Amino acid sequence: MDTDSGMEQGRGTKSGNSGALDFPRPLTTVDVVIFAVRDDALQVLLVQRPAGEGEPFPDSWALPGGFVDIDRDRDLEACAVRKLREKTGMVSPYLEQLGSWGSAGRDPRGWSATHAYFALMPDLPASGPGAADARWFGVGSGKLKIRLAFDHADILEAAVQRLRSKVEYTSLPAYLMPPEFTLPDLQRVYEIVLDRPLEKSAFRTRMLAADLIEPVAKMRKGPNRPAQLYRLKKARSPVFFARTFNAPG
Amino acid sequence: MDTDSGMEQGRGTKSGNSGALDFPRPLTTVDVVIFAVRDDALQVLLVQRPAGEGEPFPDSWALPGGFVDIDRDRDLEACAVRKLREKTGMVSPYLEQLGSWGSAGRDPRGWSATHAYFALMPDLPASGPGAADARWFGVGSGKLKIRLAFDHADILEAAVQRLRSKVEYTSLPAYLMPPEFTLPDLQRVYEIVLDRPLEKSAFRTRMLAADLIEPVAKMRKGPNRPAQLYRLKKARSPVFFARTFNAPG
DNA sequence: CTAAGTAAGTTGGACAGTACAACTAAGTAT
DNA sequence: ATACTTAGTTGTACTGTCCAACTTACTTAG
Repeated sequence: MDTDSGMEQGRGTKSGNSGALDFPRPLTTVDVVIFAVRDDALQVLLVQRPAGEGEPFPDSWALPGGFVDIDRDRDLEACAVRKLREKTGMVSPYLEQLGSWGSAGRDPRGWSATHAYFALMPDLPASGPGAADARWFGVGSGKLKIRLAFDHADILEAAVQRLRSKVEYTSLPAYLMPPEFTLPDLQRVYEIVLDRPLEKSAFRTRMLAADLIEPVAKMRKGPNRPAQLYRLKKARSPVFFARTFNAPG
Repeated sequence: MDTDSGMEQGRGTKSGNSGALDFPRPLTTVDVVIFAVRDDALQVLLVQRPAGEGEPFPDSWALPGGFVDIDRDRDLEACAVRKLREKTGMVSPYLEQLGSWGSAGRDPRGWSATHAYFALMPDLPASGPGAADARWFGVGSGKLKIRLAFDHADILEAAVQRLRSKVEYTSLPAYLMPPEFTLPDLQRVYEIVLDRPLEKSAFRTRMLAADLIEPVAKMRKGPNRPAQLYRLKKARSPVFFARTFNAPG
């Protein structure tokens, strides 16, 4: 009990009425895990770290991110949006805070804490990496092949886990879809993220009952029976279902 | 694209091979939302801020927390555990990261980011506030009556929401229970947190099927039929149920 | 000693939504 | 025309909740 919050959060010892804030501060960064479903697989956008002298993890791949700029970033989310736009040139239809990782050893430059976000992007033709040093990597059932900088492998693993877990009982994958899509398209995305087949009829019943999507007056043509096209109803936040998919079987 | 992560995360401009880390850093704190069910209500532990000169929000009530101490705290969770022990004298059976809040304006002393945790504590007789400046406050259906320091009202609201939401489909309330408890006790805690009655038989079926608790060879005596006492099976992490309670009806 | 009262715990039917599987529908390719 | 493929529907079995009535085990009042 030698340090209560009052003492720690600043007692005037030097600068009189402005509090003692002259102790060492951790480094503060924001990182973004950007997911998309591309080529029938869940993929994540990574950037290659610079090779400059004194750079930690030179040439390694890392999550897009960087230091909070207290002059430009109003808040953490604004900082995440900035990183996102810098790497993809778009604003994501879904951005959620994932958590924070902070410790003495995660960055060789000193005690640092990162605020991690995760974003879902549709697979638009135009949504290739907006930056030269960025690339999409598949995150299959297992881990990523390459070794990531910092503790970014942990962060990515947590993001995948969170995504999978939420997909079990929410409509999150809707944000991975292009503006118009069919129900089989949507089911396929669910199956890719969950890495598991789903029942067609239960899936359709649930999605249509969720009041989340609406049909557009068009069909997707193909080499077989055309499929109804749908779009997301506007301004819908994710829907939570009362059950998970595929209960014990 | 004038700042990619490489440039931001430190380009050597002054100190050669150690990177340019001499830009202003946000303040970094950790706050803990500590919940318990006491007196038939969900309560949260708050501490009163000191009244010293230059102190932000003097005398206001706030979540227990404070600056990360880069010498004492190995990582963020260790820092949260430290705050928790300082205020309650105990280690909590459940501690989960809630999220982070960071912005230019949340602390008058400058750009600051806090890492918020939430903890669940059993209502033990010995678990009164371990610090003189700490007190339990009820968080009923509505908001807290008092005004909290910083953006702690937002954080508390997020914590209550997260707790309620998780209680719908997990065994989290088990961590709010004393070492031995009855099924009606457990159901009562669920009902207090959810602020809604639950079905007795469905509740029992689900809890017993979850393989989460085990009976002890004792009964709770009372003015009527005695109830079987149970305890948590050891080393059980929270169980996720395939459905929420009380589906549409 | 019995009757009333209360809370613990059980039982069984109605219902909702999924699992599973077979079916129909609508297009293309041969 | 016929085979093939995918979209979409239908119907039965099953699981677990919802709801309500019931039994059990104890205390207290008369």
